[in-house]
Amino acid sequence: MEEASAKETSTTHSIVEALTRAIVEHRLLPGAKLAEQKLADHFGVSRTLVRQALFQLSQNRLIRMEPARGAFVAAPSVEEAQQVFAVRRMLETQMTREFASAVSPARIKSLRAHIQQERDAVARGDVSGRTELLGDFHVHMAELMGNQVLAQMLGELISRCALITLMYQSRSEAQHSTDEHEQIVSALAARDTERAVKLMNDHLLHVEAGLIFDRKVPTHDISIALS
Amino acid sequence: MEEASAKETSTTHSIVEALTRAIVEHRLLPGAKLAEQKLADHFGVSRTLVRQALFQLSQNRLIRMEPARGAFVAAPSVEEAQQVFAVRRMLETQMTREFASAVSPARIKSLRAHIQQERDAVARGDVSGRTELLGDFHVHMAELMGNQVLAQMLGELISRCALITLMYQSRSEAQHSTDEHEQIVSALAARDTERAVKLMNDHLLHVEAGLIFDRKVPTHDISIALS
DNA sequence: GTCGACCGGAGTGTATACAGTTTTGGTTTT
DNA sequence: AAAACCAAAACTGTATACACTCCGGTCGAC
Repeated sequence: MEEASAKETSTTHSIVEALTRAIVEHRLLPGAKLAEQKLADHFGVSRTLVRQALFQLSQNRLIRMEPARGAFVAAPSVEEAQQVFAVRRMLETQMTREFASAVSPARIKSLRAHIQQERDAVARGDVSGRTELLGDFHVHMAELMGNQVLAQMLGELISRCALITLMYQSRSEAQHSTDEHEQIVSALAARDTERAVKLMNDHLLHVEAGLIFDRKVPTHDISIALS
Repeated sequence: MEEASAKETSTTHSIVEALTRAIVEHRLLPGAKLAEQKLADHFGVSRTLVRQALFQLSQNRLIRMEPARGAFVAAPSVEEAQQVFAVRRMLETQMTREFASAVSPARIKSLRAHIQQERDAVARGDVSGRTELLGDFHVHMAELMGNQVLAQMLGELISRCALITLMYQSRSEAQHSTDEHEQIVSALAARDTERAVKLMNDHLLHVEAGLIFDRKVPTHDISIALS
C-alpha cells in the first residue's frame, strides 16, 4: 500500500499491466473508483502517467471514464457480454479452422504443454493462475499461427471476458474447460477439422452458458486491491 | 488552414477523429512526423491533449511512437497487412453467416441504400468519400446486426486497411468492390447463406489480391525505405 | 421537521514549466 | 573536400500548477 510496488521503473505500460492484472484477477471489482492521485501515489509517479494508463484502459473497455467524475472499473452489460462472446466465436472458430490447415507436431506439442500447465494450476488450486492460463490457451493458438494481430485482439476480448465472468458467473468450470481444450487439441492432432471447429464453438457456448444473465450482480466499490 | 479548424471545441476525441481522417484519407503519408507542438498550435490546445490523442492513435496502430523521437504515421509491414486481412476474413465470413440467419427486408433495404451511396460517390468521382463508404459497408452490416463490439472492431481493422491500401495498392477497384457488395446483398436477400459467405470471403481476397506486397512504396520514413 | 441553498474540500481537465534527449548546423580537423 | 565534433535549438517525457466541476455537510428558510 506504500508507493513503488517492487520495481521503481513505473512506466505507463507497467501501470496498464498492473491495473489490467488487478481487474482481470478480480482484485478490483466492477464499479470500483480509480482515483488518479491515489494511483499516482501508489506507483510513485505523477498523475500524468496514471492518466495515460487510464485512457488506455478505457479504450480496452476495462474501465469507463465519466467526465469530471473519474474512472471506474467497467461493469459490462448483458448485451455487451453476449456481443463479446459472439465475436469470440466468430474469430475462434475460423482460427481453429485455419490452425487445422497448418497443423504440425510441434504446434500440437506446444498446445499440449499449455494444457498441462492448466492442469497443474487446477491441481494446486491456483485460481488466478488458472483463470489466466485458460484464457491464454486461446491466445496461444493465435500466436502459434504467427498472427500477432489476431493474438492481440483475442487478448483484449479475453480480458473483457474475465470481467464478464466475474459479474455473471454461476458456476466454476475450470476442469471442464481444460477438458474441452484437450478435446480440441486431440481433434486437431487427428486432423479432424470440422470436429475441432465444432468443439471450439461448443466450448465457447459452454463458457457463455455457464453465465447467468438474468441476475443482478452487486458491484462492490471497495478498493483494497493493489496491496 | 491555421489554428482552430472550424470548431473551437477541440477535445481529445475531436483531435483523434481529425487525425484519423487525415491518415485514412491519405492526407498524411506513412512515415510523416507528427510533432506535438505543431499539432497543438493547429488545434489551438496544449500538448497535453495532443499527446492523449497520439497515445490513442498508437493503440489503434494508425501511428507508432518511438521513445524520445516522436510520433509517425504507421507504415504497416507486409506481414501485418496480411494478418489484418486474415482477421477480417475470419470475422466477416462468420458475420455474413449470422447476418444470413437473421436477414430481414428492412436490413436488405438498408444495405442496398448504402450501396447506392457508394455508386453515387463513384459516379461523382469523390475518391475519399468513396473509400470511406466502401469500408463503411462492412461496419454497417455489423451495426445492422446490433453487435456494437463487432462494429467497433471492424471499424478499427478497416482504418488500418486504409493505410495498407495506400502503401500497397496496385490498382483501384472501387467499381469492382461495389459490384461485389451488390452480389453479397443479393445472395443474402435470396437467403443463400453459403453463397453469401463465399462471396464475402472472395471479396476480401480480391481486395487483398489487388495489393502488391513485393513492391517498394514511397514513404517519408527512412528506416522503412532502407528495409 | 423537512426541503433547499450555500460553502468548503476533493478530484478532474487543461496548461505550463522543466529536465533530458535528439537533431541540426556550423566549425574544426584530417 | 569530406568526415568528425561540438554547441545550440527543438522536441519529447514527466511533474507541477491552476481553474473548474462535483460531492458532502451545514446552515437557513418555510
